[in-house]
Amino acid sequence: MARPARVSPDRILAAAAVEFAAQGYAGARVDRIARRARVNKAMLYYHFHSKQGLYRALLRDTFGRAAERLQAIAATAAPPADQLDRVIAAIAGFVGEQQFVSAIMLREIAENGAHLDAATLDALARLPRIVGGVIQRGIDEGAFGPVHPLAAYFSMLAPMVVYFASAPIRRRLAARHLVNSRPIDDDVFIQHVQDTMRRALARGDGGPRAKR
Amino acid sequence: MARPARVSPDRILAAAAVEFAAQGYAGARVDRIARRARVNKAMLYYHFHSKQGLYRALLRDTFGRAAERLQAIAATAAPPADQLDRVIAAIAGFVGEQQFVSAIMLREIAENGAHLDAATLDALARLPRIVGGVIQRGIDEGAFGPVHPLAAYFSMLAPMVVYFASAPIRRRLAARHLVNSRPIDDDVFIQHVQDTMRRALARGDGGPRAKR
DNA sequence: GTCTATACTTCGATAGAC
DNA sequence: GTCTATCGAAGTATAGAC
Repeated sequence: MARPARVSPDRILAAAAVEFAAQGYAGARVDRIARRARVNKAMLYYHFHSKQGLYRALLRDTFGRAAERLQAIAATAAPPADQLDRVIAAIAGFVGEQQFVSAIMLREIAENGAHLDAATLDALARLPRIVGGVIQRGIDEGAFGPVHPLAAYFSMLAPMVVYFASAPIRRRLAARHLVNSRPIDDDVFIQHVQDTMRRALARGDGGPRAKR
Repeated sequence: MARPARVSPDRILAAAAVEFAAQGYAGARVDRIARRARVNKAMLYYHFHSKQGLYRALLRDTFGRAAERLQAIAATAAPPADQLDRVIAAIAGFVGEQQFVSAIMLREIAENGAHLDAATLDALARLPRIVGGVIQRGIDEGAFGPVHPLAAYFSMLAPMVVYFASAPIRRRLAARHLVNSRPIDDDVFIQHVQDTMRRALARGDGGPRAKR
């Protein structure tokens, strides 16, 4: 797992993750990334050619790894409902342990993938494809009701991403006593998403119809 | 409702909404905002003092109006479940008709409200407080099961915000045939969120327990 | 309230020695 | 592969006339 020949590129990528997540693409400063990675700025350009090149390398790497994890789950023979639980836990794990992922995802959605090339865009598109596939199979096998796979994807991914990305601002609001409700525990929240999705995907009418 | 004395400030705010949503705070260019508003750049500084001042004015205005709409719903005597449906429809309406709102929300979450002052932060915090109140009342009255109000808030807000903010990138992915599933209709999606929340908040165990 | 011209700063990127 | 020094572009903000 150790890649001793790539210490400085790896350190640069790690520093870039922190900077891009906190400041966004436009707000990120190449000098700060270099300083945080403890490499010279010229070294950064030597390895990644440009700020944009560094950004794309980071995103390809990040989303590619996420897609691999989900693919491994989707490839198992487990029942769709259990696969979904594991998909949710995997996304939570991925997003929760590397805080920068959620922030970068939200920013990239907000700016319409403006800084992404085709390869990076493709890595990003694998996520809804894999999860949508799991859901569609559950529908085909009769385990799930007739939901739109992409709608279900948003219903599970978005809360987790927003929840983890908002941790700092939630702490800030709590410190200023601007929220009244008690704080949430990460595990409780993940469980909540799993339960919500189980209910959302269950067959049957699920109670009274919603009104407009 | 017309404010004829403020044409140019209002035009500047409208132009700022477009620019900040598309480019983010750091990426937004004061020159572009002025040009889009068809006012001189000096005029912009005359009215808003600085880029940051303009940004804060925009966000106070936007989130303040959103909070008012939700407050009006929460103040009615309707059953909590119906209130929730209306809250979801109101958020969808607000976020769907003014596309910039969702993008700015996502960006602000990602950067931890770094550019917000206390007044703006307070306007933003009113949203979870109001929605959480509706949910808590539903729990107290026995209409909803024992969910965490803030968790439920994220489960309904995040999918809608991400869904509407991602419309451009979804179109881009669809054009490149990177997604296999059929496109979603906005109304279908809103209905999906309403149904999902009805089920999530219903009392009872809602089927088999989720596994890790 | 409105405009032109410009001061001042920051930042991405590179040249060129070692 | 690594460093110092620096160029040139872009961007926020203001001075000052009308």
